[in-house]
Amino acid sequence: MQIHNTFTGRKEPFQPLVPNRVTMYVCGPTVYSYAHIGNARPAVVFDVLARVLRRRYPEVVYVRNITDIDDKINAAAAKEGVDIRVITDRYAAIYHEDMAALGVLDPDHVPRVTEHLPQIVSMNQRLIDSGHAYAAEGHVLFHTLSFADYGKLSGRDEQALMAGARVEVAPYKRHAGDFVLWKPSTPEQPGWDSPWGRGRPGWHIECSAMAEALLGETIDIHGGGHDLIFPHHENEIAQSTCAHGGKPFARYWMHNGFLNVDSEKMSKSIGNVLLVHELLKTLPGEAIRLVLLTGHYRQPIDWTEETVAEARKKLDRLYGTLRELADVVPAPGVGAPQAFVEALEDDLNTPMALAELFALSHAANKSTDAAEKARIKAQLLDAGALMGLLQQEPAAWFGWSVQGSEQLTPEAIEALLAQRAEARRNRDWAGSDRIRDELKAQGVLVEDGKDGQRWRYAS
RNA sequence: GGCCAGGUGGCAGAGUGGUUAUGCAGCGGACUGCAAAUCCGCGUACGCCGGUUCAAUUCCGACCCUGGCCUCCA
Repeated sequence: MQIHNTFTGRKEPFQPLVPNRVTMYVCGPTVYSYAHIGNARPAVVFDVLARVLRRRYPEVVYVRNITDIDDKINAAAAKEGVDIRVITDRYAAIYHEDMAALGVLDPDHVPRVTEHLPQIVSMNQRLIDSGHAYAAEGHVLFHTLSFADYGKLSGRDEQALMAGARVEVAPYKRHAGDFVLWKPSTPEQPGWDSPWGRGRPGWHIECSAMAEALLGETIDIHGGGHDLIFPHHENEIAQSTCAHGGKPFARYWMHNGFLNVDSEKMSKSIGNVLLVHELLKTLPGEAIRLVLLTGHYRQPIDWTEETVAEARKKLDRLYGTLRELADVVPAPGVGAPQAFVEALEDDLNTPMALAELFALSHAANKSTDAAEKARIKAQLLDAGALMGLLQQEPAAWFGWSVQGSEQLTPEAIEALLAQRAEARRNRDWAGSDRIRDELKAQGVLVEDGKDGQRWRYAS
């Protein structure tokens, strides 16, 4: 397995610290609202990574946190006049549902910040005791000058960091680049007791504390969006390394690229934020997943009507092959082809893996040999499973329709097809074509095959 | 300004020092009552300028563009 490591800037052979056991931490969502399609990208990408790792290693421990303490959550709760727990439970549940609809399997652990306050406090205390952090005016701050490697992940030095000069300057900071580990809460704000008074954790310490609690001091893979490299992951490295007496924190850093919508960054001001929850009403989850895997995970993706339509067509093709193989029993003991696995194990090259999937589809479409078909079906299903694709019945894929749409029901379609079959028996081509046209006008495509008619909703 | 990614055929998108993925769209053919699906075939792309090399889209250098981060952000 090869992995591109952000820390070194190159592709490296992957070797877990402990043989046969891989530990992996991915930054999860802050649950103050619905997840947008960009939030879904790391969930899907690292889901594929977990699947690929599990195939090779007996034990993979995958942690993806839920951030349920945050000022945006406080704002949302205040707006609704409810406890933050109401907000975080609601959106965590929705996130879970939405990701499941995209075929994302549950990580092994989904820790919440509110469940790890003691660990956070403890880590802060250790950082203070070891001279890497200091308390001031109810805050605890990490002293970045105390960590020589600060800036190494993001490739910037103190000078460059300060050149930006957009960091908050506060009187209690010893150094402008110092960041908050703990901050005081007002009586109205959610807060937890600590040696430094009632307050809440800063924005970066939670991941360090939860990774330590669930995976230990040094983890194999740490993932997240490209934008988290600085400051979030830089700060995680500083916190964890210093809290662990200099032991390395994460051995491989992986970052997924951003997703743009119609070539623009999603933003509320442009009004182009696409929520997964909404998209799922008009698109099959699997198509959304495929859009996210069509390009390499480190490259940017542009979400457009075209890319979405193409993803659906690709799945039409693959499921079309599986539909032809409906009566074929997959050959036992046959798994994903070597080339497919190698593509995924080469830094998650999903485009190349997809090409292998199409090669299988093509071979099956051509084949007249029963044994070969059985083998290919087994390969397609197993390869699909590694990417989280092709796991539903072809009929379910082709029968998918928009919720609450005006489309004809399968029963109504079957009734019309029965009429058409009758017309065809009578060689009444005009009648047959009229029904086909009628159905097409209502978004139903009819095909005549060897085994009679079949239909699907147009996408 | 600093740091980091990119610029590939009509579109999407991999990859490679020489045999030019894959999907969609397009064109021709087979199959079909006609279609659709499928199959067969076709179109010879790698920002620009130099350099290295027998050979560069692939390596090196300059240049021009595009995007991201540097502040919460997947």
